[in-house]
Amino acid sequence: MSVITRFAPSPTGFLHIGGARTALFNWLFARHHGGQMLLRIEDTDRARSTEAAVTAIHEGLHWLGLDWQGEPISQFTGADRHAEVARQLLSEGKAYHCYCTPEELTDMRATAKAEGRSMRYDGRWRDRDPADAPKDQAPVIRLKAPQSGETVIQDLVQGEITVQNSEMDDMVLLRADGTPTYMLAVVVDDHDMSVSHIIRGDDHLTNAVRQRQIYDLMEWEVPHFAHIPLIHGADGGKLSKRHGALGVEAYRDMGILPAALRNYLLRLGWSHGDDEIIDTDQATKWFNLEGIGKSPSRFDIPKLENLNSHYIRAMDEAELCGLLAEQLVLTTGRALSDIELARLPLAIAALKERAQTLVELADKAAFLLDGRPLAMEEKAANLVTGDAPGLLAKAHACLGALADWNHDDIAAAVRGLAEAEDLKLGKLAQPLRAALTGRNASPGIFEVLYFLGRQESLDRIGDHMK
RNA sequence: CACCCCGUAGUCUAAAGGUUAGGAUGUCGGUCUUUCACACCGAAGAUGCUGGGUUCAAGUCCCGCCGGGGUGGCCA
Repeated sequence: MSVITRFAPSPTGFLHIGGARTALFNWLFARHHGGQMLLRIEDTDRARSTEAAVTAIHEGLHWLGLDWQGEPISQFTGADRHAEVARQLLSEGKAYHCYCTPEELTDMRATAKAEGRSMRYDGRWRDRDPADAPKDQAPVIRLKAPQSGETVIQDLVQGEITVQNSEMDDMVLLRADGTPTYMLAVVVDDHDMSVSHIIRGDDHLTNAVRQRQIYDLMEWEVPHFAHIPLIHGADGGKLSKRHGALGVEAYRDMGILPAALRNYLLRLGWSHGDDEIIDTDQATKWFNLEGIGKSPSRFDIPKLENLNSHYIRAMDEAELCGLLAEQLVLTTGRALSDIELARLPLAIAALKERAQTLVELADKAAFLLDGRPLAMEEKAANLVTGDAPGLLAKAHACLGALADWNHDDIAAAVRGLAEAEDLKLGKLAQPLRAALTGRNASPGIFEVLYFLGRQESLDRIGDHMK
């Protein structure tokens, strides 16, 4: 049997970080087994579904590097098919019309709650004579669920889950307006799409038990379930706006690489012994449902950033330069000159060791852009006072005399000057660094001079000589 | 309130019922260096309960308690 998984988000916002992990697991599982992952948009709630959200989900998946087989399926367009199944159950006596009004149901719950009973539908229309049906009230169709015994699902992550049928009420299949509910639609679609493995958040765990009742009454084969634990916020509570970054695009904006986010999300809830750095090829080979833990996890940005720094360093340098250039355009709000662009490949090896995100990379690369006189950070400004201007003048002279502008000659000249002045290298390097970068921290000073080129270096030193 | 699920350092996790409970990240200290970073070395830090039971042996199995989460819609 071929493996078919599906990712089925509701289009009510961006691609949620938890949804992203669910998509990743479905994708990896399908690829591991040479199967396919389908995308189904659960848009049966017309009021809350938007086209913009569908686009955001596509873009989020695309950015994360996850793809799906075939065209995305709109659940809403299958409404007729869903209704057909509801009518079939009705004609077979496995479902029935219920004429309760919303107000009646609200009252029912209120009373039940007041009396300390659970707030379930009491089944008052289950066996009632159809002749009692009010003429002016459109009915819903409810499943005639078993009232005794128990319903069991074998979950590949959670194990065997058993719920007493007395704990469940007769769920609505078709609304009064003839549209299907989620419970009906998922079951029909998963069946019709031949989904073999349903991998989703464990907020659906109890739903799965109810869904099994529909599978059973339709006499359909029940797919394999794998309910994965949810991701919580840093405080252990439900992930919400309070925790900041909820959508994947927020991580893109933070300068996180898709490869790093995939690795982080993979390790959140899934493990393969002590392995931590697992690229996507390796993950595809290793991924299985057995490695998924049952306990919820918390999202931890520092660990994501650590992984991100790893992937930044491991990335092809030309590609990284491209991303750096994009990021610089974003932060400066202007295009880069050819001269500035040419400095990037020179400096990239030194810069990538120092950045955890692309945003940080761009920040550390800022000194490579033209813009004299340089804005001086406070600690840098303090480094070019006192003896510094005189020292910088000497540096300017000996660097200006260099026949060739290369790293070794620059190093020899600067070291030579420090020796001649009887100074430790740091005493000369720090004022130079401040003059050249406007900061007190940067890559090695010889490298900085080399990246900037002779003219720009001498000009910047000149700005602080006097 | 009912039902279902979960509980190993701050965080993510490893440990066929059997070494001194391992790794990662974070934190702190050190080495290196020209600053920062990288790298390397080192340290502190955990089985929710001074719970009950099974066993020669429990993080692991059973029960209780406590804590967290999910579900309980004509939302998905």
